[in-house]
Amino acid sequence: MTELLWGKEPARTRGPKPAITLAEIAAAGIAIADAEGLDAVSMQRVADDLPVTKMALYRYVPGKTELVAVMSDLAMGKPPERPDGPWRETLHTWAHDLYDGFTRHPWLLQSTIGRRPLGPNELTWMEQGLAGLTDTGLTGGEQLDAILVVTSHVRNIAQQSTTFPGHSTGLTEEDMQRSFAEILSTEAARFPRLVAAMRTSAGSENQGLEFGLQRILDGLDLLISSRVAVPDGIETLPVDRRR
Amino acid sequence: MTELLWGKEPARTRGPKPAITLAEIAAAGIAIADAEGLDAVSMQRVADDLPVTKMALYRYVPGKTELVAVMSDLAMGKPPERPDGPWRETLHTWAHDLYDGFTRHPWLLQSTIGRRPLGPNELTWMEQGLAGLTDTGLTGGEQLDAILVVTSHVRNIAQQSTTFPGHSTGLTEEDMQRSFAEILSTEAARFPRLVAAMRTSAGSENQGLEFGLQRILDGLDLLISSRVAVPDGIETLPVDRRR
DNA sequence: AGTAACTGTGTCTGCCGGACACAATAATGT
DNA sequence: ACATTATTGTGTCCGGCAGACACAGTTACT
Repeated sequence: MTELLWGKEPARTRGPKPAITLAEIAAAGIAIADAEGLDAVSMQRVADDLPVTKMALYRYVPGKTELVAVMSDLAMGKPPERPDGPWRETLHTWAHDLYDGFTRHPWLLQSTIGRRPLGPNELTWMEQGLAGLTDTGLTGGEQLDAILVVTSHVRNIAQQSTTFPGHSTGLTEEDMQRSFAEILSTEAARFPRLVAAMRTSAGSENQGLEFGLQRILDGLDLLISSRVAVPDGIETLPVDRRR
Repeated sequence: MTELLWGKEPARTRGPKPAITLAEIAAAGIAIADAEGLDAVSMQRVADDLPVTKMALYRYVPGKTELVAVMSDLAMGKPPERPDGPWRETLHTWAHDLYDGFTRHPWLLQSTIGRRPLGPNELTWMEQGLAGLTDTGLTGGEQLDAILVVTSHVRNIAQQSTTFPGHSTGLTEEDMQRSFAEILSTEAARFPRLVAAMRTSAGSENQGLEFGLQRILDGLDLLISSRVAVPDGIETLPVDRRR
């Protein structure tokens, strides 16, 4: 698994030359996932797009799980190079770059959940995210937690605006909207604040990414300011804002 | 679908009495998902735990998608009743309640992604979350975005600490940790900040929930303060902290 | 030339979701 | 009381899925 993700060469010896490469398999899988969703990616379907049979794929990949892992790390790609700048701006564009990646390959939201082996590209994203925070006075753990909370937010915003093909209910987007509106009106008494909030927010959709991002960055700013504001040699406790 | 989620009675007429109920089916499914993961929930497996055959389930549920939706809303349950209090405290405990729910039924993290029809319990959670924010001066859209960002954070923290049974790679948790440490040491040159951050954060695991939560609440606090600080009748623009 | 390692193929199994025809059941109309 | 009719549960069947395995062909090393 780890070897696959990190592209260790199998060091060819004897036997026939492989007809394809792991990269080609992954590329075929990515193309299918992009076009038809992750559920459309089956070993058979991938093999159909390559000059081999289904079972030949198992010479390159132990199982489907691993194939998807390789696909995921590859599709994620390297983060774009960005010039240095103030941490807030850096993290802000980093978040947007991440968001772009997830909208380019929405199935990544399905394939990269839970504990899993991390590939080189995913680690590079983390490294890049940490880069902006090195001079902020945050501890290592805090830096990790910081990019984690940003990642979480970006992921879920991207998720929210995505309808995954595959486990569709047969309902169109329209149908869902309508039945939701219907429920909300018939059950309005049970959800007064929800109804009110949705009424006043109608029309101003898709602000979620920036709103949450700004709140998170504001929160980080507060913590960072309290850290760097401490002159050398003077010990103070940061303001405890919990509760 | 909507009817199922909202428990509309099918209004019995003629024909044999149903041997089971939708609630029983959902309960069986939840039990399986809790014990063996969402992937272990198949129509056959659910029917095995009930006095009917697999195909009988389709008299109660149009398909597996809908079954999982019903299971999810039911497993989510109603949010615990909490006394009123300051918005920050309210939202804080709300987030922890949500976290508890996700750790009780980790498969909810898999089954409740993307756009989907929302059930009564899920809406009640939203309503409850909004309840704490009504007197904060935030607009409806901002309130929704606020609870969304909190939810996102809670979800991804819960996700992070969960290993989903089902698409396991055969690796134990230990193996994964070890191979990760190995990679990180051999490739340390490529990920200097990551290595540094992980070294200094070793031991202080599982702080992610509180850390991110406090940052988010701090950020919200800043926005809310800027709103309520505006005396009646005086128009001011909130400080633009973007970038 | 012989052997050993490696690749691709075809066949097979067990699982999945779901379509469909059919018999049993229970309320309704006469 | 009896026929009608809607509804329930069952058994069978289909296509698709991941993967195990034996086997034949291919290549490099001895």
